Amino acid sequence: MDGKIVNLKSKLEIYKAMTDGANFADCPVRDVIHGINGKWSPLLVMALAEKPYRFGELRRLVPDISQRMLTQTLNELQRDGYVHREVFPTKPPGVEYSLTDLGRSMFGALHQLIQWAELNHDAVREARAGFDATQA
Amino acid sequence: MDGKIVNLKSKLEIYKAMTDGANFADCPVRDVIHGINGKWSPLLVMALAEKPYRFGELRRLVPDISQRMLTQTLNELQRDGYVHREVFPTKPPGVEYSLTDLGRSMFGALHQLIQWAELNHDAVREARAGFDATQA
DNA sequence: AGTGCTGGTCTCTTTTTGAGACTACAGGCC
DNA sequence: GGCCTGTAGTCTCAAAAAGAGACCAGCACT
Repeated sequence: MDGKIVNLKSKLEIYKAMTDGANFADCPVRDVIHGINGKWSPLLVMALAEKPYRFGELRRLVPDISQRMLTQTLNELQRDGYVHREVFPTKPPGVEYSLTDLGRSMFGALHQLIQWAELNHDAVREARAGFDATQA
Repeated sequence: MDGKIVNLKSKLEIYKAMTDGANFADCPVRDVIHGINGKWSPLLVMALAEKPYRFGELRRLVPDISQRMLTQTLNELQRDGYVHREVFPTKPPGVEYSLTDLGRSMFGALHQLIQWAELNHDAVREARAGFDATQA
């Protein structure tokens, strides 16, 4: 992560690599998007945007996530300030996860991409099929 | 990828896991977003949204990507129909990569997220700092 | 006393990624 | 001719990340 790192900034302006003085954290795209675009993050944010869920509920909602990755992804989302974690000292202690204001704000932007994905799912699948055909 | 797979569909409706009959490809979020949210994909799409670039230009633009991952990511973007690859039979053959209409359309949605990232970079960094402080 | 639920952690294996050498061809330079 | 550059990649091997599943403690129900 040291040495030559490129910065990509707003309005499509692309800055050339700097030989020094620049670092990863100065590039919002890489720094912020990386926290959002994990394999499971969008799915969990989407779920929590609907309503708060507990650990086990999320696990059942997304059956092919491992407990390990669920714990880890939720922890990352909490660290970045998107998710709030609250422990209820009930008999079997329950842990509820919910979106923070920052999380809801982020979801607003993410939602654009989700909607695009729904609308263009078929187009992407066609492109894939065509590509695979020419390669075979 | 077989067995119990959850479907997450539009408008925040969340479908429970189906024990059978459902597969990965039926969930636009997972199918489409996965192709976009790789580590390097957003960066490359962003670059190509500005103007077409050749292989070596992209490599210099994003110095910390390996040739291997650049080749692979461009190939995936091409497969999903976002990027067009054109070979010019010049003396040293050049290969130019550009966004397709589908790619530009997708970038429109992705751009929302990029803008959000820029606007809220500081908030996320603060959240992280606060979280790390409580953990230490 | 056994079973299930709560929210995790720990370890082991498989997959993905990264770093860097290697290919092949063409042109310029000395 | 011999050497270096640049073109766009591929190949191999090591490191990092993800997945699978065992295990834990505490409490409730039967």
